Amino acid sequence: MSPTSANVSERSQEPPSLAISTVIFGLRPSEASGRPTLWLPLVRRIRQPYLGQWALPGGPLAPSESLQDAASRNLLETTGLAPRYLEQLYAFGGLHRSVGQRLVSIVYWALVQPDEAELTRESENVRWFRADRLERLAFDHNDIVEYALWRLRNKMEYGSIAYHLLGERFTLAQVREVYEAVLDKQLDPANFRRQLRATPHIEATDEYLTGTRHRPPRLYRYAGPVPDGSTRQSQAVRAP
Amino acid sequence: MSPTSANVSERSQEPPSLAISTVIFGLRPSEASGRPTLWLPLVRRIRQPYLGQWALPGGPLAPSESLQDAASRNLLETTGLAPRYLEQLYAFGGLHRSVGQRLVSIVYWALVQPDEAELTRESENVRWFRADRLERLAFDHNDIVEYALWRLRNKMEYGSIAYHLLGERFTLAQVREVYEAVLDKQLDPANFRRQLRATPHIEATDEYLTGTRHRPPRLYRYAGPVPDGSTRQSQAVRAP
DNA sequence: GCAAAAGTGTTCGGGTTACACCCATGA
DNA sequence: TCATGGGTGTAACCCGAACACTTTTGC
Repeated sequence: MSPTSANVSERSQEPPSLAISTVIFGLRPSEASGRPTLWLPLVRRIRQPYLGQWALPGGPLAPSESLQDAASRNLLETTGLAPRYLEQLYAFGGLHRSVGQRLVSIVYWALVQPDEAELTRESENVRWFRADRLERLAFDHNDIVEYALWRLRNKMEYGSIAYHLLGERFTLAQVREVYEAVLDKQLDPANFRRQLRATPHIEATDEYLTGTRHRPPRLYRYAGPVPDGSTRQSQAVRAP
Repeated sequence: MSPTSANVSERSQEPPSLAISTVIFGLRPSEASGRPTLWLPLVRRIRQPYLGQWALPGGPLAPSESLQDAASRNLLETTGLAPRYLEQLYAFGGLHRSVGQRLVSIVYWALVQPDEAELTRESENVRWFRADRLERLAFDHNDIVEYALWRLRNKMEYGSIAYHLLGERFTLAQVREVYEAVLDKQLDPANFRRQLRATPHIEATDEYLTGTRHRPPRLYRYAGPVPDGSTRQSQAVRAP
């Protein structure tokens, strides 16, 4: 008996079930241009509903863990990932986001650095996809990814967030490439570097990146805070 | 038998219960200065836990309603209020926010105009409180109100939001008073009015407010959008 | 030397801030 | 006429956009 065959009025009396999911963004070089682009890991559904379709990693909330802990644990179990940057995104609870059950999802979003992304346990059922070329996903997960992208872009126009997609050392041009990939627009290198140097928590190291066929750029380091479990502040509030 | 006497390991196996609550802000004149200040309606707990303490209006999520509908319905049932401005705030799910049960709350926040605020069914168990002088509330509701205040301030520094606290017609000085009350700082009247006039959706009417003992100020009208149920965008993203 | 990107200097213009000053009403 | 806020004008300042120019490497 498939879940959709359940009596509707009967089902509508059951309490809504609660799940925690996460949108994870990481950088990978585009196959075409080689420039960094946004990717995200998805897992294949191995049960109904949406059996066989790709979906955000997630799962139920265990009674003894916080929401953020549940997100972390589900992520680790399904993909092997343990992002340092993890924040709540939004709670989705529309009536028709799932078939056969009423489902409320509290969704988190995460950024992974290259060393973290390498920990992905890729398989037939776990794969990275380009964020801007997604097929049809399970549930309303296409909408959720779109919203997470909007949030990422919005937040990147402000704060100290791009570094959570880069490694420990980086050139200012690499940071600019991240901005250009995420915001999808060209930025003036000269002005961009001045702005970055003016922001706090960006420290110059005395190292340089060699091996390029031009003047070796200086390497920088991010020395700022990473949001912990209690960081609600970074959710913010700007008019559309 | 009180709820806290339940066996802990037994309780920890039950699924977390889900509730929807709302922080509602409205303006009332301060008793002392007469200037507008932020107030919010609270309801008294009439059952355990936290029996007798004041709490945010809220209740369970019915299986056949969306999250926002649940917020609206709970609000109407407990306080009589039906705010036009209603948005999701955050999902709170810490392990120890309630005693005797694991509770996850999806919290909304609302702004009411004076005509809406008048609909409050005040009683022994429903009352308005000054937002900046709250006593100890049930659950973690003090923290939630603080966060909602942070969001309100943050959002007000940006967008078209103050009008949702005022009536249909208002003077620019009234808008400035709202900003000053919420942000708790003085603003230059001359510059403030120029900024407002430059923002969209603010239309001058040909009416003037009379009865003051100085030059009659012009009345304005807000002609912009109000967030509907699907408005996720207004959640935004600015670094702390 | 040449190409290419790193890195610096300078100008321009729009927007915010500070503050002087005039206007229209009630009493 | 005076007090009080409404409303206008203006100069200083700040900051980002645009872009010319110098520097340092690989080839």
